[in-house]
Order: sequence, then C-alpha cells, then structure tokens
Amino acid sequence: MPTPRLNEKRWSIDLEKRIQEAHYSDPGAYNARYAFDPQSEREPFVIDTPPPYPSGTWHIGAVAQYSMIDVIARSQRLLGKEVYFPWGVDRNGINIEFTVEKNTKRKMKTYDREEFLQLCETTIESFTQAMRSTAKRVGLSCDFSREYLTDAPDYRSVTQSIFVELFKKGDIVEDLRPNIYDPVEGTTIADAEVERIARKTNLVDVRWTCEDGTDLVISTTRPELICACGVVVVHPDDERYSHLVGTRISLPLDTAGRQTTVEIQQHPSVKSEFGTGVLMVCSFGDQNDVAVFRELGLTPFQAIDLEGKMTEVSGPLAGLSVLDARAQAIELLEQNGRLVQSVERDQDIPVSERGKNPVEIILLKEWYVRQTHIQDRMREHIDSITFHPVRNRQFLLDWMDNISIDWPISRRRWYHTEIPIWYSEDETKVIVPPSGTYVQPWKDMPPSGSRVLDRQSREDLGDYAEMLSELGEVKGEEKVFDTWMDSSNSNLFVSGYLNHPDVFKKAFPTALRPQGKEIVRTWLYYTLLKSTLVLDQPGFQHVWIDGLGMDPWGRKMSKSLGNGIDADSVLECGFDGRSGAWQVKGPDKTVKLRANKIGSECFRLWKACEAQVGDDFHINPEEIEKKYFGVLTKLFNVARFASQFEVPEDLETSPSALAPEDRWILAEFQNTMHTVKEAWSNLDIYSATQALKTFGTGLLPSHYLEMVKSRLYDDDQAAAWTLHRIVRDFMAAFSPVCPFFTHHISSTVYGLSSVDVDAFPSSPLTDVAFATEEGRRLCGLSHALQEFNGTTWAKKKEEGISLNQPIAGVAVPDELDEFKSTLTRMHQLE
RNA sequence: GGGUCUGUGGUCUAGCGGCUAUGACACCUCCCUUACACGGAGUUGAUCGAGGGUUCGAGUCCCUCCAGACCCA
Repeated sequence: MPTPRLNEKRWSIDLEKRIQEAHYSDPGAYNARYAFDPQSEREPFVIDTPPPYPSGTWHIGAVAQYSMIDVIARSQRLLGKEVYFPWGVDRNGINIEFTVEKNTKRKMKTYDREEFLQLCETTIESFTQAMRSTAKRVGLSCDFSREYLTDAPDYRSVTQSIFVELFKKGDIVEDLRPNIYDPVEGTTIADAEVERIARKTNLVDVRWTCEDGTDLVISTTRPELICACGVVVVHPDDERYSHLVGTRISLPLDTAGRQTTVEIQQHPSVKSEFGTGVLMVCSFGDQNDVAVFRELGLTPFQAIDLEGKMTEVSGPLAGLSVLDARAQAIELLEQNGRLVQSVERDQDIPVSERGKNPVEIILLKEWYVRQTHIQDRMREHIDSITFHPVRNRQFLLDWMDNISIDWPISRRRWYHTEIPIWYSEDETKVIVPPSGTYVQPWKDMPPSGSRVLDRQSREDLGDYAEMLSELGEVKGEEKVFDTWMDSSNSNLFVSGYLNHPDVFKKAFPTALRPQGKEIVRTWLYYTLLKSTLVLDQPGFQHVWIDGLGMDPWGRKMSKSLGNGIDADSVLECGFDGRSGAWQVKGPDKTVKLRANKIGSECFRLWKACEAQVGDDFHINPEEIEKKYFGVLTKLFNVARFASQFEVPEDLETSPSALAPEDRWILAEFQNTMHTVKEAWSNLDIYSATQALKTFGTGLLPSHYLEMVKSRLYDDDQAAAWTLHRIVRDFMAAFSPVCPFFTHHISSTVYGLSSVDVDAFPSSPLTDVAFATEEGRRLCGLSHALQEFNGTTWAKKKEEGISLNQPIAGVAVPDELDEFKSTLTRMHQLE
C-alpha cells in the first residue's frame, strides 16, 4: 500500500490531547479562530451561555450539555455566522460563602466584611481555574479573551445600573412584607430557593375554648405560633361549625401585648377532612397563612425575630429558639390540660436550598422587583421565541401561572453584588450612583455624578455633590442582591447592553439561550422578566432547553447516592495508556464500570448521537466507548485510506470523466449534506450527527469504496477527486461534533483545517444536487445497490468463496445496468 | 398531594393515524478480503410500561393506572 498521509494507524487519546494542547497553547491563533469580532459584516449569533458556578468539580452532565452548546457555536460558524460564544463564570453567592465558612470553621458574620470577601475571592479563583481547564479539555471554543466573571466590577456595575434604571421607573419597590427567611444563615431567600425535605414532626391536637364555653380541638405542627394566631378558620361548607362563625375563641397559651381571643371565620382553603377541620392561622406558619392574612386584611404579629428566636408576643416562650419554643409550648399545653394528643408523623418541611435550614416566614423590609403586573406582556414576548424542544416551553408557562407575589431581591449576605443605594439622614431621600460605576455602599460614600432621588416618588432632586448639605449623615445600604439579579442580566451583558451599543443594536434579542431544564423557573424566567421590564422585548430568538445527565439507571447523580461520575476521569480516559474505572452505586449493588479510551471527541460524539435535546440522558462510560469509539476508528480509517491517494490540485472543479458510481455517491452525499445543513440551521444536533454517521460509516465505506478500490489503485483521477472531495467536505460538516478529530485529518490531508471553514460546503455537482431529478434517480438506486452487494457477499459466503475470489452465476439486475462493469470487477463476477 | 414531561428488543434510539415497527451497541454464527479484526457479513431477539376506549385501522389520539425525571404545595 502506498504511504498514507495520515500516518497514525488509528485515532487515540494521546493524539487527541496533543492536538488539543497545540490548539489552545497559542492565544493569538486561538483568538483569530474563535474570538468574537464585533466589527464583522457577518450576521451576529450571540449565545447566552450559562455561566457555571465553580464549586470544585464540574458535574459531568453539565459538561456534556456544555459540549453541545459548543457544537451549536461551531455549527453556526460553519454556516457563516459571526458567533459570540462567551466564557463567563458565575461567582457570586452563598455557596462560596459556605465553602469558606466550612474551610475555616468560622461563621461569616464573625469576620471583618472586607477580610471575608478576600477569602471568598481567592477560594473561588482556585475553583475557577480547574473549570477553565476542563472547558478546554472538552474542546469548548469559547471566547476566553473576553472572559467575564459575575463578581468583577464590570459585571456588577451592569447589575447595579439596571437596578437603578428599574428603580427610577418604579419597577423596584421596598416594602414590609412576609418573606421567606433562613434564620441560621440570617438572610431572606426567594421562593425559587426553597426546597422540601421529609422530616418527622409532631402533630399536636390542642383544646381551645370558645366564648360560649364549648371546646374545639385544633391540630397543628406549630404550637409555638399560637401567640401569632390572627384568626381561626373553618370551611364555609362545614356545617359542624357554622354556628360558631363570628364568635370569638381564646388562645390556649399565654401571650403578651395582644388580645387573648381571635375570631372564628370561614375560608375555602381549609381541608375539612384534615384533623378536626379547624385551622389556626398564624403569622406566619406557611404560605397559606400569608394568603389568608392578606385576604382577610389582618394585622400580622412578628413572633420570630431575625435570629430565629421567639419575640415578646410569645409571653413565656420569649427568647427561645423556634424548636425549643415548640417543645416548651407542648409542655405548657400539657400542664394546662389543653393537650389532647401528640402524634409523630412524616411531613415535608420547607428548607433553604443552600443551607438546608428550616425556613420561617417573617415580616421584613426588603427590596422587590415588581413582576405580577407584567406577566401578560411577558407571555406575548415568549410567544415569539422558538423553543427547542417545543414542549419545554411548558415548564416556563407553568411556573408563570404560579407567580403571585413580587420577587424579593435583597439578601443579608456579603459575597454578592451590593445594592447601590444610600439613604439621607432623615430617610426620605436616596442617593444612587451614575450608570456604569460599581459601588460598595457598605464601605464607600456615593461617587461623583450620583443623583439624589425622593425615596417615595423617585423624583430626581439633583446632583449629590450639590445637595450634600441637605442630606445630613448619609448611610449606605448594607444588603446585597439575590444572585439571580446578576445572572438574569447575562444576555444583556453578552449582547453589549451598556458596554457596546453598536453591537447591541444588531445582536439583541440574543440569538440563543441554551440551558438545563432545572433552571427554567429561575434563570430563564428572571432573564425574560428583565428583558421585558428593561426593554419591553423578548430576550431571545431561540431557547434551547436540554435534559439532565443521570446515572446509568436514570437517577439523579448526587454525593449522597454515591453514583457520581467525574467529568475529567471520562475525558482523560485512555490518555498515556491509562484506562478508566468507576465504582458506581446502583439500586441494588455497587457496579464497576471500565473503559479503555474515551476522550473529548468520543464523549461529544456520544452526547450528540445519544440524546435528543430535552431528554434526560444516562451516563455510562462503558457504553460511550463501546458504541462510539468504533465510529471514530471507522471514519479515521476512511480518511486514512483516502490519504494514500494523491489529492487533486483543484477540488473545486469536477473532472468531466466521472464514472456512474462517482455520480451516484456524490448524489447521496449531497442528499446527506442537505439534511445536515438543515439540521445545523435548526439547532438539531441529533439529526445532523446521525445523518453524517450513517453516511460516513455506511454507504461510503461499505459500498462506494469497495466499488472504486480498483480504480483508485489504477490512479483513476475521477475516483480520487470524488473521494477526496467527499472526505474533505464531510470533515467540515462533522467538525462541530468532533473538532480535533476533523481538524487533524483535514489539516494533514488537505492543508486546511475543518474548524476554519466558515461557509457550509456547497454541492460539487449541480446536476445531481439535492432535489434534482437526476439526483433523485441516482439515490433511488441505492437500495438496489446495497441489496445486490449484500446478496453477492452472502452468496460467496454460502459457497465458501473468499470475497476476493471470482464467483459464477451472479447477474447484475437491469436497473443497475449503468454500474455493470464496476460491479463485475468488484465482485469478480464470471 | 398537585402540575408538566418521559416510558419502544438486554442497552440506547427512529417513529408525529395506514404496507409483516427504524437503526446502533451487545449477544450468537461465519469471515484476516492489498484502509480498518478497535474490521466485515449474517442470524437471533420488542404482545411499543399496564388496562380500557375512539377509529375501517393506534407506539402514534383519549381516559385510568404504574414507573422515572423535573417543578410546585
């Protein structure tokens, strides 16, 4: 065999890594290839990538998802768009605060604020570094030169500027409202940050006494909140109690500074079949209590303070923690003979997502983004966005149906973006910074250019410096933003809002928001809310919502289940002769998984082929290797085979003497390429990859190559041209999925890397192109051709004839007449 | 407890009211054929989660149930 230009015998992880390192080592070349050019004449395609949160390890499911975003970015470049694929890192938030607290075994609030921020920043920077290298290892083509960090001044200033903008418009309000509060971490949290865990609680039946002397038994899991009871309610249809409605009932525990009776009223939220069908409503036991208080216009009691301790109103319980107070309340009830029974039962209790602490609902003065008034307008915008897959739009609409209160955005934490506001001494005026500056009001005074506004009316009263004397002692806000306040600006930020107005003009609405389905109610929702409030526009053209990575049995990967798989171990599997082994806890027993070689190319190919967008996918390294490494080997060998034949100098002009089989395979190839181009345009990774895989491992090697082998060995120019043209264009079309694999082949054989192709390969032969009559006719012969080759091979096998030996008694069918001489030579028909 | 989504050979997957239900991997059988045995050819193997219904006809539409996932209370 002549020497192939591809001298490696097969694709390997060592080779992959060498190519990859070369790819990323030269920033100049890298940026020329992948960096966003705002001046470009091409159509911009801005991707609002999910900035990952560095926590030490990057979840393999997220890495798989991210690699598919890269496939989209690369395919859009291939289609000729000017792609901005940003690399952003989300670094604000309570997680890193927890990490630092854990590492130093010291609570945040025992630190000096400045010192604590410093610790958070160094810690998160080390995590960020690991994430950057995984990003490169999996082949992301992000614009690393424009890396943005959500905790950096430039990003935070955008968050603050947008806050000021919305504040001036009246879309941000402050109010004393019931808030979900984590007493252990000392901060308000949003609805979206609450999760529920099962826990044993005591359901206690307490005997209350009505004004007419009858006793009523009320079941509750929160007896310590009797002091905050505002009303006792029964269901309107419940005839058992209708005669008591409107009368008063005495609280069964002592309180301080409040009436000792409450009225009995009706409310439809009561479940008559639960307990005795009588419900005490306290400020605030749960969300329902909040709703009842609001509907009945009752004045709430503040029973729990910011430390999670009982307040004065609870009388004998004052100063106790909620849990101690509950125990004490039960004891007191028993002493007074008011405890009927106490039963332990399972209950889901609300806890904070981050700290897993039981949350309380407390009245607090906080900042809110108004959202209930704008839902209809948001829906109109959402109607104009294309969702991939379409069905996942429903996740968003369902969440929106449940929006009933405004979004609380202030937090009593530290490592977050500061709320950019100062208060005058008399608290009637506020000072806000000019757009584009990052401020830290807890330690700095307002910068020059700050404006003074009326706190209520938002009227602009003048320049801060000029009004200094009227303001008295100015106090900076100490609270910070919910991190979603930062994240929900990501599309504005990457599209150039505030920073690059010229880019923003042509790049907004942002072309694409890719993300996981688990953060639809937060990231997607809040971003769309911002786009509506700030610009009254849909935030995106396309939203691509992927499923989640699961363990091999379809369960969520988690530390507690012990079924996690580390991303780097899969990407490095096979490097330097090291195989991979994973111990994964299954439903019954621990299973050992092994693989010899995977790497980024195989991993990406697997994700592209395996899961349709939106479906959850099972991650099993063994299967990734078994099912997809062979595909790479096959494609590599096709290219290697081709590379032993000289590449025609002019691949653009087709030779006149093409044989029928050349025209046939070109027709088939153009058919495939048409499908692929459509699929890439529709962000349909699965269909594009499947089409390429089917052609590249099927028709091309099994049938076409076998048919033209002898011509190739005879130096037939037409055959060489056909094969090389197909292999070259194939690599370009396939480069979004396996960029390093195709880069290596195309630059070695054709001197031009497939990752640099910025126009989708066009048809080399117009008369057999997609949907032409001749093209259709030739593709129509494929079935008969495969059938004939198959039966001939089978016949040889049956008769014990080796494939390279002649066979008698086989006739080429009439419909394949134009291939007769080729087929006769190929099978050695006699 | 509620909502949404998903459920197709051992595993993954196509299918969007119509001929005996795609394809891949694995299994089994055979084959070293001048790119590839990390290859090739072929054979097994699915009552399409279960049960009802609509229809001339149902993985495909409807209802109930079961299982998983996500979200919510």
